[in-house]
Amino acid sequence: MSRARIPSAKTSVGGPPGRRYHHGNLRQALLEATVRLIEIQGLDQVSVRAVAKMVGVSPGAPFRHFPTRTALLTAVAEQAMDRLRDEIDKALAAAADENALMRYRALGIGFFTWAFGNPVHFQVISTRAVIDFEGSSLRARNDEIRAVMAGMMRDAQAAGLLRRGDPVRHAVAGRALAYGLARMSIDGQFPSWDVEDLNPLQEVIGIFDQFIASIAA
Amino acid sequence: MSRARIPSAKTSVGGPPGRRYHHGNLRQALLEATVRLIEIQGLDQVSVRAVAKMVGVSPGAPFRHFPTRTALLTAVAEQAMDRLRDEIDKALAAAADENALMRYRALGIGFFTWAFGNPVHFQVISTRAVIDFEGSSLRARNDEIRAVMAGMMRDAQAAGLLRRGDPVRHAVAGRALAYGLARMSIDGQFPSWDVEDLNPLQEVIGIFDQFIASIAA
DNA sequence: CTGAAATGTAATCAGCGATTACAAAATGCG
DNA sequence: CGCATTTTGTAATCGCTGATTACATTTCAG
Repeated sequence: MSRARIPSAKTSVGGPPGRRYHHGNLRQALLEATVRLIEIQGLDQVSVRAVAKMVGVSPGAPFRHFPTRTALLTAVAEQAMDRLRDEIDKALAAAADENALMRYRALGIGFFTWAFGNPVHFQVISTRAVIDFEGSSLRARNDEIRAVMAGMMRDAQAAGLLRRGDPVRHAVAGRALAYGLARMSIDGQFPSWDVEDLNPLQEVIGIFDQFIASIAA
Repeated sequence: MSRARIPSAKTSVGGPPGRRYHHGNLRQALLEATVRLIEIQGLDQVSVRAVAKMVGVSPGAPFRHFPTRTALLTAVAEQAMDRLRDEIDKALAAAADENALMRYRALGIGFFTWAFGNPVHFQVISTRAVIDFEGSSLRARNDEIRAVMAGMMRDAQAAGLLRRGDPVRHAVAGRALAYGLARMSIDGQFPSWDVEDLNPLQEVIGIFDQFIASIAA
């Protein structure tokens, strides 16, 4: 007698899961569910069990892919870093023909675009308490971006584009400004502002541009 | 026969607690133990039970003073805000005779002094996930400081001290810069820097001064 | 086809925040 | 002082969580 055969979906990601024993792509599904859950309930309310339930697997299943809850959230942060990197690459490619200071500006705007376009990812990556920043690739990749920014600022000085002051300090200041603006905005530190009905992203870019102008020759 | 009398310490805070049934000042002791525990084990490892154990009371005792764990940490944040306010008042008092821009600078330096002198408090107050920022006095007191900074910048412009640009934007930029620098430094974003053996506080003040100079007339 | 590896389930553990009933001490009032 | 009331801490307990283990199912290499 022939046994009923399940259609052996292998790595089919598209259609309805069909409730097989093996999920097929659980790791990625868990990451997406985590992000969605943070959106809905907030970062502190996210439990591994809730994520598992949303995906439709048993409470212990996620631990086959992530040894700890921290590892799960760190993986989300890694994805966040991927997207940031993509956004930065895109911004730099579009500004490839401009001078060093304008490329620094483009990189900053790429950062804002990413942070405001992926608020959950930005929140996770900037909340050290829930991820393993040092024990992952995050620190190295973060330092790499920082080095790129510092290099640009040095180039800008060498090209006579800066007014005065230490270029390394300018680079650090720009980075801190961008990080502070994004974080404060997401934390609701810009309630009404003074000008109303303004896109937060545009407003933040305006402030960043003012900074760029203040250091330009 | 005369009963042994416990010396009825009332509100003695000084000496060794002596293991009475009533602690005498449990609320404050819990707050201090929480800060100490965050120093030792990190913010995410702090549990109400651990705090209770460090103080030497039962696991349920803290809930007589703080309804939730969040309330406990929010109380720590309130203390942090008290200290920040003290530091700002001190800085402004010392700069009472200077112009608006220099008073803005003094306020910024007061913030840095506080953040670097009380890293745990700064960490708690800047980690929204663990405190109730909106449902406490923190939001109002935070907004008050922001309003003071914005007012100073407007005064600076009125006095012709600023080079150009929107003074509100300058105020926001300075605030974001200060917040970003403090946060990045505490998160270990300034590993070696380029100049070594430099006090982080002095370095950060240097960057802030560069910002002040860049907007000054 | 078959054994090994990968992946999910079920059951279970200790620790946590939080609640409740109870005990002890401090406090206010005659 | 004496005594009731309020405050403050204890003990026991609940549901939930992160994590581990033993076991079941599926996949896959040879």
